[in-house]
This record gives sequence, C-alpha cells and structure tokens, in this order.
Amino acid sequence: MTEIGTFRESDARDLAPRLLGWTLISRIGGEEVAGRIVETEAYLDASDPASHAATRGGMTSRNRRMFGPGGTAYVYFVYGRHWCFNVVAGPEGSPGAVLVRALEPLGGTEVMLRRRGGREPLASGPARLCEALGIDGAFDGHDLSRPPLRLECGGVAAGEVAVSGRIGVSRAERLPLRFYIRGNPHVSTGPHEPAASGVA
DNA sequence: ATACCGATGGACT
DNA sequence: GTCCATCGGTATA
Repeated sequence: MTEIGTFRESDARDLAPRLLGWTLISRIGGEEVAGRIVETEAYLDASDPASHAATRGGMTSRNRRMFGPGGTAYVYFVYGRHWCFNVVAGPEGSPGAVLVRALEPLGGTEVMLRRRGGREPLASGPARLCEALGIDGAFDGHDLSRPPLRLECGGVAAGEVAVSGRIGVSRAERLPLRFYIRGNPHVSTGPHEPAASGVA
C-alpha cells in the first residue's frame, strides 16, 4: 500500500485519495524542492467523459502516457501556456491518472518563489505546482520512483479526506472524484467553491 | 487543410 | 465577479 509499485494495482479512483499526504520531491535543475500532496483528482478510462482517455482514437500522441504503468508521470500542456502533472494509475494498457492539484510547500520555497516570478501561492493549483517544481513536458512518462522527480510515501487519516466534484471540467463535473485534506490552507479553491471546508 | 477548444491562471471591473 | 492569452491536440472536411 505504501510502495509506489502498488500504483499498478489500483485504478485512479482508488489511488487519488491515497496519494494525499505523499511527498513529491523535485531535483529538476539541480535544486531540491518538495511539497506534500494535499489535493488530487481522478481521471478514469474512456467511460469518463472528462478524461483524456475518452478520445475517439483511443490512445493518441498526447494521452499515451495515461496508458503506461502505474507510478509514472503523465504531463500535458493546456491553454497554450500551462503544464499539468498526473500520477498514472493501473497496469500498463489500462488508462487512468491522478491529477495533482495542490502541494503544501515543505522545502526549497525560495526556489519555488523565484520560479513563480515572486507570485504566491507557490503550489496551490495544478499549473502553479508544475512551475514551482520545474515540471514540463520533458517529464511525460518519467518513472516517479527515481530522481530528479520522485514520490515518497505518506498518507493521512481517513477522517481528514474530503471529497467533491472535479474543478474546471465541463463534463461529468459532479462525479465525486476530487479529494483534498480537509481544512488544509494549501488546497486550491475552485471557481465556485467558497473554501476547502465542507464535504461533497 | 482548418476550425474548435481546453483537467488554468492572472489581470481586471 | 468577468475576461482572455496562447497553442497543441483533436475533430472534422
């Protein structure tokens, strides 16, 4: 349960809440930066209309890493300017990934602040955390058990996990596939979510 | 070939 | 609260 290898045995729906409390450590560019995962979202297979796996052609050049083995990265580019980072779930061949939406900074905050152009928050929001950690398309498919970008196991008490609908999607937005640490101030607040306090 | 649009964030009223 | 930059991937012709 705490080994990264078990990511191959869980689908994205199961993995998303379990990733809360894990640490993501980046040594990209030679500078170590780390954060605790406080918010995730699950994106499932072709039956999930909000998932990149739900494309007519099945596996495509963009989404192919979603079909890779659990424990690797799926990194994609959106809105012409932002990168988003996912942890792939499930065995090779079955698509699914967990979008990491927010980190609680644990170390290297000066590096994060510099990469963020002096703007806060440092790592609350999927594109902000990629900028703070130096993650870009070069890490699409990267094995997250090894440097320069790796996961270290962690977790939170079951009672601290809150659930809601996913943010920023226009389809299947009500499915309870967003997970966050209740009350954590580094959880990103969505467009229409007042604050990270309630349950879904 | 080409039109459409997004798993966002920052600037602005 | 609203607006929109910016561009690769996907869908369509």
